[in-house]
Amino acid sequence: MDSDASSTCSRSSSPELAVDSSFFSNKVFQAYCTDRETGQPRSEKPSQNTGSGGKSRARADLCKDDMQDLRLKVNGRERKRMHDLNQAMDGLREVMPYAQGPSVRKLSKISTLVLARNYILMLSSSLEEMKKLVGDVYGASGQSHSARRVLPPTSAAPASQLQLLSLAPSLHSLVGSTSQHTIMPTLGQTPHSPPLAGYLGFPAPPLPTLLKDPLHLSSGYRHFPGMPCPCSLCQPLPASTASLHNLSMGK
DNA sequence: TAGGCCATCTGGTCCT
DNA sequence: AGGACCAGATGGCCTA
Repeated sequence: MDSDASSTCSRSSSPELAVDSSFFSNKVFQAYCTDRETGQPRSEKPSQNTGSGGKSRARADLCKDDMQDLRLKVNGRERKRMHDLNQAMDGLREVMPYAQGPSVRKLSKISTLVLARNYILMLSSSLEEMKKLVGDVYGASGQSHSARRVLPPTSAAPASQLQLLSLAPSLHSLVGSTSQHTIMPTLGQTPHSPPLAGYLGFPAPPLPTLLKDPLHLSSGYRHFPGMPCPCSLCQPLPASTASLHNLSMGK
């Protein structure tokens, strides 16, 4: 699916749930029916059932039509389950800091999961650093009873926002600001790009390393300025985010 | 053409 | 007993 070139999902990950003719034309199903007709085992793999009166035995008592109906029901449920899983995966992709759009290849499932994991780790790390910085700010201004003396208001923005803006450079340096991927939020975003950290008032953190992990992900991703890419060309790991790499998935 | 990714079917297992 | 979950098998589509 993600390998589609003409579109992001010429083969939808969540096709319409329907037991249509495609199922009945399916070779597996045809083989299934054939085997039922001949009474031969459909697979070389012997049944693990010990004949202790389980479902298999009950199914053996069913007539062919009942068996077929049951199989259709089970297949439909499994299909729906997988579609729900794919929907959840799509929902995860939507919130990931990765270029999205009709001309961008969809992240594979494994890439989505790896990216999500590392993204969470990066956010957690950023949050911790932010807490430290906030603590430092309030700690330094403790004698003056107000952070406003440290951060004189220069606009109508709330004090909290001003403090956030003042912390932005530090936060940004935490995640690395020298990457070629760094760009002002209004410059490099595609119409379908998800919001990055631009809403915080500082350049979006480079996130190409979010997918840095022992897995070798396939290349062929489209490159967008300012957008992270899981391909091998976009894997330089800023020293400030090296800790994330150290937390990579252990397999 | 090989490899990656995916959807689907299927049987087994576990849970309610 | 029925449904959810899981993993293996299979085949299709796409890209390098």
